[in-house]
Amino acid sequence: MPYLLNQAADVTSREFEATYKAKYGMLRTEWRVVFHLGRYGSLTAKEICDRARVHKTKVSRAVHALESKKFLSRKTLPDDRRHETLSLTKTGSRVFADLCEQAQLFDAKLMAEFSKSERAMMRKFLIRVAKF
Amino acid sequence: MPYLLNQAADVTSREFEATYKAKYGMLRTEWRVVFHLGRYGSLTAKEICDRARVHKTKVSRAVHALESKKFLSRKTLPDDRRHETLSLTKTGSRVFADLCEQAQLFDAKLMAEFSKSERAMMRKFLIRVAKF
DNA sequence: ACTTGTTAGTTACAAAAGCAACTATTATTC
DNA sequence: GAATAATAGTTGCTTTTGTAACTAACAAGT
Repeated sequence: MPYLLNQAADVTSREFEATYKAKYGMLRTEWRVVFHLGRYGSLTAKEICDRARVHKTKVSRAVHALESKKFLSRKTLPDDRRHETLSLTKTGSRVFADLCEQAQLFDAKLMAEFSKSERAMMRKFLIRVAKF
Repeated sequence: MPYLLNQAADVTSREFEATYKAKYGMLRTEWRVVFHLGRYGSLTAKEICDRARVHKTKVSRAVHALESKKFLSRKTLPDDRRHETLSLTKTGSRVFADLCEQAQLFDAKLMAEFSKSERAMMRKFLIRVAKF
């Protein structure tokens, strides 16, 4: 089962990876960070680590890359100067919107051959396995 | 969906990875090669690449590593000296058997909370998505 | 207030993956 | 049958990831 999951994950993400790589020169982790910020609003790096289950060094590097691309900005919190909130810039939001749309299209295409109930079951299953 | 698949794949394979890493110092690709050889008998490196969807350099390196661990042996085919058939040694077979058992246990544990029909559906779904 | 511990994030170094060029062997085509 | 193309596998170099040690800021206990 892990093997099947890996294969499926690989096949599906490779394809979409090509999109954001070609369009914005983004890496997988960078897209994940953008996605989380776009979806959940401003977050700290730590929160992204926890939600996305990505190691903090990966997030740290992705944040630097995205910052230099002007896709996000950070602001140190005055009440605890260890934290910094990350938020998408206008450019970043546009990128997010664009890629989100692409992702949706991709997802729809992928799921087209399955019934509504199958899709629901799948989702439930994966969420359970992924321990969300 | 790709996101969910990735998370699920990650969670499940990390755990099992620890097993073969600790027991035999094997890397993910190495386990995959052993698995394919154990499951389908002797194969060439190319066949493993295609079946397991792994790049040939990764397979090449995994084969070297496994060879130096005496888990597999290779034999150049006389009729086409470009190919070499890979097969598990006795040690390799034992390793495969052991890890297979572990994998089965792990799988059973993972799937325990799902009904038979759910499992069957999942399997079907993943196979379809992974384009097998 | 000062040691001790924790938490957020970074950096440096090591391991692994990806990519492109290479060798050696066989197939093809003119 | 020589030239060209194709295939299996390897090697070297670059990029990405993983790990562990580090800095900086805060928290708690004594």
